[in-house]
Amino acid sequence: MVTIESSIKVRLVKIGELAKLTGCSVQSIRHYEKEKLLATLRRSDGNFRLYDSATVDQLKFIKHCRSLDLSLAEIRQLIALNQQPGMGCEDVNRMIDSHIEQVALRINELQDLQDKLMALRTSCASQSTVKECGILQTLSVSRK
Amino acid sequence: MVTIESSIKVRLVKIGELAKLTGCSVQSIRHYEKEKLLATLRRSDGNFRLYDSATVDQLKFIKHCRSLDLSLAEIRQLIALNQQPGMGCEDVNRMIDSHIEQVALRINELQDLQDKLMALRTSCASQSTVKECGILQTLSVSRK
DNA sequence: CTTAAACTCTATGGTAACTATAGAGTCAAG
DNA sequence: CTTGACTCTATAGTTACCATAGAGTTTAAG
Repeated sequence: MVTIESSIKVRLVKIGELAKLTGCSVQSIRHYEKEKLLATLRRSDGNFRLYDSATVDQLKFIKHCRSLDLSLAEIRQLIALNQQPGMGCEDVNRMIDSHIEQVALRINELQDLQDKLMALRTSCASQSTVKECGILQTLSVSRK
Repeated sequence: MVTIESSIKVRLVKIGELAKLTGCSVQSIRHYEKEKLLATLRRSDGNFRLYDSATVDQLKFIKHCRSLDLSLAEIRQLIALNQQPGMGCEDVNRMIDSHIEQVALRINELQDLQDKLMALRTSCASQSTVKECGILQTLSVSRK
């Protein structure tokens, strides 16, 4: 009897190449492993991490999620859900919806902030001295 | 000869009252002190921090700056500038301008993110299973 | 075969602006 | 004089990494 592992030759890469293939840094990969988002398939005799092509895809998935600013905790959840193919995916939808909401909130906050900063900026003419600076004066007055 | 300090009675408050007066947390105040943004006027016999009303104003200034998301380093700079009343205030203007730019950049980033999240969200109908979930499928495909 | 460069390993400290906690001391009222 | 509220310092935790040290591994060249 021959095991799949011994009969099929799989190309394994070290962490540096995995990093290049995915555009992640080596440290990120080790960090994802520590955070249980990514498993190391096996180690070389010298204890180097070795990965197969499935791992490359998993890491790309993680990277895609990160580019959408999903937290590592959320990504961990998505990976877990992904392993329950038969279940409903309402949880996935809920997560994304809530994320959209968070981002919308943050955009609004920043927009308010932007308005305040612009108003503040108009309070000082460039040629002024620190003593007369409208910005510093405004900042010294507490807001209602 | 009588010093000003001994002849005029100043109302001094402890850190808890300073916190109430300004809406800052006690820990924040201690943190600002460690970061050299705020000095403690003096200590009680029992080593409690004591503050006067000028400190209340300084802390309000800091709080106002923080509400505009200025970093502690930037605030430290503003405080230093404030102590050079005769100098031009171009540096103040520059700082605020650069801050406005940063915020604008961040808003744009978040807006892009929002668009991507919305697109992602439409890829899954709520009644689907994990296996068929368009969101998970989309996330599994690396972006161009 | 040996050596040197390039790579990898683990462990640790740093980032920003705090929050939360522990364990000890101080103060004010009853 | 005791109890509760307050304060003190020091330390760990938050998030997603990056940077570094010091040691070991691999590989290509000589």
